[in-house]
Amino acid sequence: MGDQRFKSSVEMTLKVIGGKWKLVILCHLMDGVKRFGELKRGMPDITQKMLTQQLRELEDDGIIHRNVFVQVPPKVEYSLTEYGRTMEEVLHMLADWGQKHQERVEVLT
Amino acid sequence: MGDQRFKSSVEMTLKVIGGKWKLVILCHLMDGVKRFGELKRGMPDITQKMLTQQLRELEDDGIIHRNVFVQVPPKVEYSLTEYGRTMEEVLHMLADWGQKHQERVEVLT
DNA sequence: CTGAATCCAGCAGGATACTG
DNA sequence: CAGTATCCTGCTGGATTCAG
Repeated sequence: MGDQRFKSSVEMTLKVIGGKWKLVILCHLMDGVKRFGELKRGMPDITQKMLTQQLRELEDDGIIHRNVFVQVPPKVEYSLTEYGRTMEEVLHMLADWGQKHQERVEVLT
Repeated sequence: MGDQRFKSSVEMTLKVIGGKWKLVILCHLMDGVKRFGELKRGMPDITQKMLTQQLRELEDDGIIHRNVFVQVPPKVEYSLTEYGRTMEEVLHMLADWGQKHQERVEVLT
């Protein structure tokens, strides 16, 4: 398990989803197509800049799709690509572990 | 899935394993008990400071156990706690996804 | 051998203002 | 509405030195 192949695979994943907001964004998009403003409202603490930036990176990695409607006012929809949906089980596992960890922390204090 | 509980669970997990070296360290410890020097040799790019720091954080989160042998020269062994071993399946899933992603990237270029 | 203590650089990320 | 464009801050992480 400590072999190079395994380690770099794990690091690879973290590079894709390791951004401060990436996972949270993915959580939202798992629920379906979302407009920029919807995402922003769902994450009050993220700045516009960061949201845009992280969305771009996810797009570059092929995780999400960006659909621009050429109209006024502008409208941009974000959705998971088929590939992006392969993150779903990963996300669930991370959430499961995190929840158990949360409970554990609460018990210990 | 975009609900608050789910999101914060995911974030919780990332806080525990999101450090730059945490996952790599865990990979090594999955193989069994390791001394500080062994870990260092297995990760030539990490600095002493970072290794110590990240090990402390993992220890504080109850993921790993630190066993100090009071002797000269010093000897310190690190191992996963039982709790830490619950990260194993998470790690495997991250590695699986990362490997597939790696292959995908190679195909696309 | 393991690790504490400094000092420091780089960059991720935040605040704000402006635009098609 | 959905972005750019700046500017700036803070913290993560790196280099180096000292210590038990």
